[in-house]
Amino acid sequence: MDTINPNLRISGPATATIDVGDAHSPITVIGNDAIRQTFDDQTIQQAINSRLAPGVTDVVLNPDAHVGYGAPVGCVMLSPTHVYPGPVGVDIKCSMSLLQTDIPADEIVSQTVRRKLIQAIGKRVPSGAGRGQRHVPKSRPVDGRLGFQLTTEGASKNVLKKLGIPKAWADRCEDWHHTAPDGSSDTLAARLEFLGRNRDSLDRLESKYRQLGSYGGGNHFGEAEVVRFAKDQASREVAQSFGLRDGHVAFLSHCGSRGLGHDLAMGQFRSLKTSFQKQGLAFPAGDPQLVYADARSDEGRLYLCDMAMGANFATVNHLMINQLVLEAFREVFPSVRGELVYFISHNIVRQEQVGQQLQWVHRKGATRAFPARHPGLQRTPFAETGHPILLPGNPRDGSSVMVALPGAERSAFSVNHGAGRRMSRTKAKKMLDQHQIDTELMNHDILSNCRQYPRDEAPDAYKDFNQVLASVEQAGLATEVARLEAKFVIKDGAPADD
DNA sequence: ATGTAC
Repeated sequence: MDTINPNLRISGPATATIDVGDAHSPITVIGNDAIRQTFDDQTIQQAINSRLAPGVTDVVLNPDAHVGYGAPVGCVMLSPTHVYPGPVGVDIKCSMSLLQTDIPADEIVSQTVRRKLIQAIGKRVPSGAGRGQRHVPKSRPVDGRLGFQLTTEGASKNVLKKLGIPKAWADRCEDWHHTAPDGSSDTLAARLEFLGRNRDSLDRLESKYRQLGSYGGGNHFGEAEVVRFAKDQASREVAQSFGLRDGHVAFLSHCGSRGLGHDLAMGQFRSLKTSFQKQGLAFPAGDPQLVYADARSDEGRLYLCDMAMGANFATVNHLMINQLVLEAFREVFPSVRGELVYFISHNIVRQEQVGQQLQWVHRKGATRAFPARHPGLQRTPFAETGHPILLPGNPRDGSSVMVALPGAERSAFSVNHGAGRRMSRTKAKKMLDQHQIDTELMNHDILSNCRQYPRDEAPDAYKDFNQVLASVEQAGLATEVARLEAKFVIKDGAPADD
């Protein structure tokens, strides 16, 4: 038996199911033989707990799945009625973005040029827990008023204008803004005023606004890439239509809603947990991380308001980072042009039509994957092709841009969000050799802003990205249109001294 | 993920 779970049954190429009893449809598992070996008992147990939780009608486990908060990171949870804040997580709307420049790969062969770019980015975009605008000399200052506006409006024309971000980039966002469930930004404004009702809470909010345009710690990163189109003509045409440029430099970012999203999420976990205890309600599978609310209840709507505000901050944060990175490139290449290819989340709950039902689709470390002519893409630049799917792998093996196939319906129009952790951070720090990691990156000609690359973020701390991608393609969910080859990485870690 | 916690 090649799997630890006796109830796991192969149901197609790189696709399996886990039965959870006759009353429920089984869990869908995406992963080939190699990938199915990577799911540990706790991950499977979390998938089962999520599947059996109240109001949940479907769960998909993706190839990058590993243990998470309540539900596995790398899963999709569907409910027509309920929202689950835990699975959305503390980093509300953690996302990927890709900025395409017109710089040919040849121009960044020189390590000196790349060092200059790393420094120019470092002057504008801070990274690491707690870090914000005061930590860098060339940030874009955000006062309380603008912070309030962008948190309630998202990437509105006014917000983008005030921040010097091209307004066309809003069209390249999966969602350029998020509102309250009643469709209003004013409802969010009222909620945010309430959250900042006293001096202390207002100070705290304003300190979070000042993190706009920054990376966090952990797996957040920025990476300069060389774009390599796939070989087949159809994929090349899709890549071209996305605005990608073969053999040119692009910049990939992974970041979320920083301290603001964290505070909003934690606030919700706390109050929902208290409310469960007061009512004597049992947590699903006894796990407080699986607290939930009916989406139409007061509590559910309040959660969706706070999530929307975290998501708005995350959206503008990403766009700000991209503009600051473009300005950094301009310091080294004065005539550079850059355009946002796409911005897409992997930690969010959205209401979507799935089959016959309108569902709350919780993507926890999962990426939306709408193929060509999906109704959700009407009036977007991607209606006829499907939208770009941005998948970070690791610096050594590369990252990927994919596009969904009609088969994505079997995974609730979702794919993985990256490679997925193979080792815990503690295990990686213990097991992986610092010198080996740094030497390997050097041998691949990959530079970094860190003197020592964080061991718990090393390529070998993650699953085999090629097997993850192979699983997605074998299952018929999506196909690769371009590979991204890392040339330098910006991460939170010991800074290089030169 | 997060100036690490009810």
